[in-house]
Parts: sequence; structure tokens; C-alpha cells
Amino acid sequence: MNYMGSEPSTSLKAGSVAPEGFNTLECEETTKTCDGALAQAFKFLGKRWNGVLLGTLTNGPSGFAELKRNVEGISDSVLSERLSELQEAGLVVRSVQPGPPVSVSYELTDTGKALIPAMHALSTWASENFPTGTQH
Amino acid sequence: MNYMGSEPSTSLKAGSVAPEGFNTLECEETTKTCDGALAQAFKFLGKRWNGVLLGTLTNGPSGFAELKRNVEGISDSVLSERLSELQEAGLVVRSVQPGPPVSVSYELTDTGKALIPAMHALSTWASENFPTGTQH
DNA sequence: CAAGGCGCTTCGTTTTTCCTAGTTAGCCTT
DNA sequence: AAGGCTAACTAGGAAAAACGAAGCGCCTTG
Repeated sequence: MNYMGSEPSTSLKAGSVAPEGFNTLECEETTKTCDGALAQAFKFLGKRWNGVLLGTLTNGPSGFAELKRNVEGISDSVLSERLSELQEAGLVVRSVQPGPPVSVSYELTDTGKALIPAMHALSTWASENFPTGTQH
Repeated sequence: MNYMGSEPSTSLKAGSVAPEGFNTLECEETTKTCDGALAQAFKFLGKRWNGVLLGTLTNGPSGFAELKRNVEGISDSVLSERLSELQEAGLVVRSVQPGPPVSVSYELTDTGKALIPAMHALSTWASENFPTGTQH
């Protein structure tokens, strides 16, 4: 699976197989590195907008303009680029209805939908730890 | 709670209270926005290195140099800045043992530790959807 | 016909992130 | 005593990411 641009290079948990480009760690149970799978997850989610985009798409398929409205603050060019990356990563699928008029929708794939429990856990954590209305 | 710099501005779920600076949505159950709490979570986790840093600290307290070694690819200044941000957000605590020699350690707070279930869910998702060894 | 929306792309500008060299203090070895 | 190394950062500039505005072709609406 391809990543676009450079992504954070992370070390893997002791004993796990190192993908290309990663330094292979000696098998050492006391090494305090980040879980390799978690690091993998953060290759996507550690990029600005991806988490919120995926979160938005859990509400169902959306067109480009609708996503632009619903993800406040994102620019057209970044939205376009992120959607391309998420497609290439297999998390989002783009489907085109030729119309007229042409209509495009973006939808979570099964892989993308499989993120929902984790995103729910993140949402629960934020609700419990950063109640709305207390920011200043 | 203070955020450093500007963070992605997101719209909130219909009916939820809008914090300062957010556009208030009309209460409209069909609006497909990202859950406000999830958006809040991604203010931290959508920044490069934060997720991996927090993931690394789930293994226990670490000093700066140890973190530098265990989070492969991060530079000193970014590590320093991210740790400061995570402290200010209440996710990490810094404690200093004056020595000599001076010794500093960073540790997850209760709020930071409360992220562990969500990070475990993310790790599970990545393991099941991106098996190691298949990257190219 | 004019105006607006959709679904984007392009490019110059701005903002954010990142890197590297450097600092001080202490420890260890020769 | 001197030199090398580590810890825990910081400063300033470089690089990358993100933004904003303009634009395109097509369609719908008035």
C-alpha cells in the first residue's frame, strides 16, 4: 500500500516484522516504542483533516460540495487531495453518476467503516474529558 | 482549555453547544457533520507525531532522549514542542528530578491514559486491515 | 441571458512543521 | 586535566503543508 509524500517514520514494537524503510529493532521486551499497528493507523489519522473527514463520512456518502460545507475550514485543494489519498488507501470509494448533471459521491469502504468503533471510542474519550462549553 | 496556534475548525453535530469561535449550526438532524467530540479529539491526534507520542507513552514514563530514540524520525525541536502542547492540553505531565544529574520524565496523565482504549481500538483496526509485511 | 451550484484544478501566498547546529551541565574514561 | 559522550532542550532558517482565489465546463433556475 502506498503512502503519499513522507509520513512519520516510526519504530515498531519488539519482535514485529519491519516494513521496508523502517529500522528493525532488536527483539527487546522492555523497549518502549509505539505499537506498530497504532503507528500505521496514525499515518492516516495524524494528517490534518483525515480524521474529521472520515468522521464526517460515517454519516453516509457525501458529494464534494457537501463535504466542503460539513468540514468547516477545509480548503478545496486540501479536500480534493485528502479524498484522493483516502481512496488510494482503500478507506473511501468515489462513485460517479453521469447524470446529467454529473453527480459524484464519496463513501466509506468496509475498511473505512471498520474504523467506526475506534472513532466512537475517541469521541467518548473527548466527551468525557473535554466537555463542550468549557473551552475559552 | 487552550489550543496552540490555529486548529482545524469543525462544525458540530446538530443540537450540540457550539464553543466559541465555531459556527453554530441550525438544529437539523440530517446535517452530516463530524461529531463535535470526535473533532475535538482530532485537534490533538490530527497533528503529526501526537498520536505516536501518546502511543509511545502508554508503555510508561520516558525521558526526552528515550522518547527521541523510540519515536523514530522525530526531531528534537518538534518533540519538545509536541510535549509542551500535550502538557498544556493536560494529557502529559513532566516531572523533574534535580539530581545531579538533572533527570526529566514525561508521563501520561489520567486524561492521557483514558485514551488507551481508543488507541487499542485503532491498533486493532490497523492490524486487521493493514497486515504488517504487505507494504511495499 | 444571467446567476448560481457542482466538482474539481492551478498557482501564488501564508502558515505550519521540520531540521540542524548550538548550548549548558554532568558523567565517564584516559 | 582533557576529551568524548549524554541529557534536555532552544533558535533560526528551510521545507512542507495548507490556504485562498480564480478559473473551467456543464447544468439548472428564473
